[in-house]
Amino acid sequence: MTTHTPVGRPLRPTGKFLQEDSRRHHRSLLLQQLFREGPASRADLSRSSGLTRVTVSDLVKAMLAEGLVAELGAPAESRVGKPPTLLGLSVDSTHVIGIDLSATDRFTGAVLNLAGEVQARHEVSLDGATGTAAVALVHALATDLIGMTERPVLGVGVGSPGVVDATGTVIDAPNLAWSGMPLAASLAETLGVPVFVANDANTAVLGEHTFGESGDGGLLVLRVGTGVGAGLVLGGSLLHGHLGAAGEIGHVVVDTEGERCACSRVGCLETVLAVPRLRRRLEEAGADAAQVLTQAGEQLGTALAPVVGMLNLHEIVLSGPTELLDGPLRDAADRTIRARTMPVSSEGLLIRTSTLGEDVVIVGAAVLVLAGELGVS
Amino acid sequence: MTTHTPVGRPLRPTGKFLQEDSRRHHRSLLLQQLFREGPASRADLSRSSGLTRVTVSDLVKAMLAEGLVAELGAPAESRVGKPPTLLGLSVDSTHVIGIDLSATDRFTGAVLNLAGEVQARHEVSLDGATGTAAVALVHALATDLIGMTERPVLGVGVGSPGVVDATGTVIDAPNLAWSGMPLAASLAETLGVPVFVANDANTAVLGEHTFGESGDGGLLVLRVGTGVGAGLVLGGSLLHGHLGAAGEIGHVVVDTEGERCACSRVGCLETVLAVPRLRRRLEEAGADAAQVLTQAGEQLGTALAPVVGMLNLHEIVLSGPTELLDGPLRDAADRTIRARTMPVSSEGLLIRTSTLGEDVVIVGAAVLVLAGELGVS
DNA sequence: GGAATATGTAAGTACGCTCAACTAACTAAT
DNA sequence: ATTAGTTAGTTGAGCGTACTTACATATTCC
Repeated sequence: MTTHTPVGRPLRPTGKFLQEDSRRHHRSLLLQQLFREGPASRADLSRSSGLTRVTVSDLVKAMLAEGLVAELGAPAESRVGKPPTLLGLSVDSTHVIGIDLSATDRFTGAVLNLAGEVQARHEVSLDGATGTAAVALVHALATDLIGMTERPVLGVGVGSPGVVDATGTVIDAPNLAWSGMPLAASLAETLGVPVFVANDANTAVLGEHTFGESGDGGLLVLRVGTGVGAGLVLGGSLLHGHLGAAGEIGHVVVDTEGERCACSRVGCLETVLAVPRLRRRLEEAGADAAQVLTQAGEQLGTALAPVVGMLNLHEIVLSGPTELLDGPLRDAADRTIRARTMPVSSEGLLIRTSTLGEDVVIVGAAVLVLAGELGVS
Repeated sequence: MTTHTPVGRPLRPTGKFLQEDSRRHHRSLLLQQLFREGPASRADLSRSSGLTRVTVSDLVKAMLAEGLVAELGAPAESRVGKPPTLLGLSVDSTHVIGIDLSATDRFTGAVLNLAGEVQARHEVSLDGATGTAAVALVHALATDLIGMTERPVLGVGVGSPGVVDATGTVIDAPNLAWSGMPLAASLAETLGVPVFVANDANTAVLGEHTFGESGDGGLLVLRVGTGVGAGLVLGGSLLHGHLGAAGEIGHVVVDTEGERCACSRVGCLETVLAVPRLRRRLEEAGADAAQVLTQAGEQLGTALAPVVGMLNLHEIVLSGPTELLDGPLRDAADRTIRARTMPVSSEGLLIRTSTLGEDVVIVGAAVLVLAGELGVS
């Protein structure tokens, strides 16, 4: 569940509940059940949602008419009483577009079904484009992707670098020379479908939360690439922060005697952890590679320990080149965090690498759409 | 808005919305408006809530009957059209009990009205009581306080040390020798009114959020006393954390070469910042007092910088002895945080000391009740 | 004094859900 | 084979909530 504002549909400014909202909420409840737990009968849905069988039947009737769910017949094994009719999410009834703008050299995207499975991929080369030229590339990529599916498109999700506000305006993305760029609004107008834009680390955490193997507690995804950023899901919803700048951990100083950073400070986490720096340092170290990774992990752990103590996180996922992250670095980070926090903070904590790999951002962008349009995540 | 479970009334396990919920929600919307912005007419409420005047009239009628709001007549200045009838919250229609268990030597409490104003105080001396003896003291204190007001009591809120779960059970509070103590349930049974229990730092942040001069972004309250703990309000609601242990920053290591802590680790934030340690170190330092405070502030800043970067907080409030916190210490923390985070993280950030003083926990405990019972905060 | 403007109420309507009662389809016991 | 018991899903009446429409009321502006 995100609090992102869908662009391309009217939004209610107040907190009032109409009956209509109630119905949409209950519909989401049923969809969520089918989405997470797989096929179920109307009676099952009634039990899990707390709604009466009558109401469930009515909601299901509407969703059957839409084609969003389908009847799958009776289950194999049979028990006492009339056998139920199983209902399942029609994962190909509509498709979703997910787009990742976080790579430095190209924009990638995919068509996904409602189960988050990639149906088709496409990408455009950036060739140094910035500003409106880069926006044009996003438009082209999105249009191409929509053309690649026969199915109706539920919406388009975009994971962009930089700070993105809740309306899908990119406040500031230095690499693309975007500043106050209303990306969601402009895409929605061109494409005629709902568009959601969020920071790439934020979409990554959504992807991991929904399609990774994660639990229900607080989840932090740390994206390690050219830069370092993080996304947080707390209490089931994405954290935005006061100015939409939550997760900006890359330029937190971790070593006052470290290297100078592009941001003009000394010893930012990025100077320790960003892939180019880490690779260079590994080369320099030669045989002492493990040592370098361990040290980086310790510094990461030092930066994360206060966050872990403060938020009582359940899971930290490292997303980036596995050969760098999934060894001494992760172990050192894990060890450091546990050494620096109370047992009550760290004992429920799991630190692992991403299960979604390269696609985290794309999949997460799709989740943005699923959550916004169907209330599913 | 907290997600605390009121004890003393049935709770709905599912996420379904009844019409009843809708009505309660809209009622809260109106109360919230009156609570935060002061008197308003039915027409004003209609505009701010988005509900029709008809619906507002109906809801107001019910609240008038309950005595929760009152008609205040027409406003002084008049404009075109029929003059409105102002409505105001009847801040003394019911009273609320707030209790603070965080002091080491006594339990304090107060009767407050709906505006959070203290009407009467009472306290009991702890005299080393722990376990069930301490629970008995809480019961006695609560009973006494309820007896001190003529008004009906909306509920009882308690700020307890230790880790408290969402049902008001104290999971672990070493100083009181409580472990898995169902405080809210036991109080609710004895007192016959709704009871809410939360960690003292959590109630403090609620108090500061609702009755302090704070904005709407993320708020962190750091309680500095015998120990050090924090509470967080993000997106308008209290953060609990995976196991209800959010805010446990006191035993995060900030100085690996520091003093040994009671928790067996070395250099926890508490060893630097807890009042007894700080006082002792100030005595030892003599004339170099400012130096000691500056250093403590720097270490605090070092611990908080990653949190600020990660959460993009709007406000950090230091709560504790002002003579220690509100000078070189705060300045150093402020400076250190800004030096160690990006401008985008820190420029919207305000670091200040508490405006509520000693009463933060008591007032926050009352907010727990207001939020839970009236949906107001 | 009449037009314009704004507040608040009354009556009727739409919608979403519930309850109670039903039909349908199966298993288990006699 | 018959009957009882169980579970699934549907039907129709009713209730609660908020909406729309229409109106009474009270004031300012001209």
